[in-house]
Amino acid sequence: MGRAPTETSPRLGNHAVYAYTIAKSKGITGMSMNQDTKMGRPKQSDDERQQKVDAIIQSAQSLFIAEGFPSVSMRKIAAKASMGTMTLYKYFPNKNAILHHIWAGFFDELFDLVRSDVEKETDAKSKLKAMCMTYLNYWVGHPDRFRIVFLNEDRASSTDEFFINHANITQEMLLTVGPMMQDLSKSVDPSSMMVFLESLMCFVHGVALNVITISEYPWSDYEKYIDIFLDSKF
Amino acid sequence: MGRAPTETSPRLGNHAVYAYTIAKSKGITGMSMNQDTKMGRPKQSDDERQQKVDAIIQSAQSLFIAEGFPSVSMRKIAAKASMGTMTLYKYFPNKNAILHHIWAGFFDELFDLVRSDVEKETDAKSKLKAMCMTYLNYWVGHPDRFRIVFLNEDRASSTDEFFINHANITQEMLLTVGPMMQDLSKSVDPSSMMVFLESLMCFVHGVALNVITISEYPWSDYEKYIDIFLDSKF
DNA sequence: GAGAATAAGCGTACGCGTACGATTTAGTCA
DNA sequence: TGACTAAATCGTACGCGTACGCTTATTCTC
Repeated sequence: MGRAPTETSPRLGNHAVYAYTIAKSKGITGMSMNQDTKMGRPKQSDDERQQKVDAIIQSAQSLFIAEGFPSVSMRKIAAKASMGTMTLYKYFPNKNAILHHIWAGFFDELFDLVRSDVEKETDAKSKLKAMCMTYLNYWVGHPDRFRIVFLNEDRASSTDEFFINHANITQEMLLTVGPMMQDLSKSVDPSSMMVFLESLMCFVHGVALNVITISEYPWSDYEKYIDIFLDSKF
Repeated sequence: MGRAPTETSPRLGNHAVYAYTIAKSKGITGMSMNQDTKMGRPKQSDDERQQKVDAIIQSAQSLFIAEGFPSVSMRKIAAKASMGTMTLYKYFPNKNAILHHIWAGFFDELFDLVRSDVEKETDAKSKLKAMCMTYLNYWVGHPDRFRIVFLNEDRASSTDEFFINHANITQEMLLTVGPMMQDLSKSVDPSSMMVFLESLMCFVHGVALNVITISEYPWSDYEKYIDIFLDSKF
């Protein structure tokens, strides 16, 4: 693969790549050149690359906003961005990598909701419950978005270079919630609180998953499920 | 749609359909005929239909076993069953309806494991924990299967006529687990135990979902999550 | 300039799920 | 028998994601 040499450190300059190129051409032509010169067409600058990346993301997002999710196809994104379809793959490893940028917006929206609802409560338990309810209401109210975000086969996400991914959002979420629980954190050590928050997060995602994807089953009001979970700790 | 009249009661005979046909031909031709005669090619018998259905499922399953999940495509199933691709759609509304029959096998396998592991334990809490661990180990050990079962867009599943679906399996699971908890059920009323089991199920699915799809995040050992949940009730 | 080298861009092709509508088949009726 | 009819079958076509490899652009060295 042509891109392989740059994948490990895309923002750290290309010395290693150039050195390799030079060594190779030395071996063939027997001539020497200094480290700053390189043969062939130079790579586009980070700015240039970023501009293209932004254009692609903007096209995807405007398509999503204007015509809904089903319209976000690689061919349509490319057409909107005035480039060949396969050019997208120069900048993103696959469709999911582009989608990440769309659903990052969902999380912004969601976290704003959560924060504002949580602020209305005073004690830790009420805050946690408010958080869970707002979070669940959002996903159950937007099941299509839940599917986009969580029910996507994105095995390749760990190999892409983009900074927004599930793990970061998980972390952001836990960090957002953590400070809400000062009164709790006084009595519990941080690491076991983290485990608690993680399990709470699993729980909330599980409720959403079940309610959304197993819609034929007569689930109880999910507030009851939350109460069961939270009553364990409070 | 041609199939619409039979969709509501596929196994209950076709009187309504025939009556409609007769009335229509009366109106046009002015002739009378008894209720048992019908024009045009007769529908295949339930047996004939079931034979085709079985052939399709067998093809899908043998493909899955022999070549793995990626080989289970409509074209390949049809080729294996020696019929045109679109003929499959006479018997199944979409690919997912065929897939249901494949992953029903996963649940058989899984429930056997769960039952045998649970039997080794004596008290309710140990049984529940064993169940959770076995269940989670299975899905985390077969993430591809988890994706097939839970991360499929099967909006149409509620319209298909097949008896195996998420809801049934959910119910089966709860009924399987219920009897394991005799000692608990003495002290708790059945309806709130159901709510507890449902929330436990959400929790377990959520752990699997998070661990499998958000694999970049450094999740703790999920045994800890289970302990947190179960410690609430015991 | 000519030519080599390399990055960027994209045309073509494959297999996918499935909508649509034409064709074939299997019966009854005159 | 042959016309009629409805069920069963499936050929064709569309848009999809994307693998592969060719074309084009931009820089170098000579």
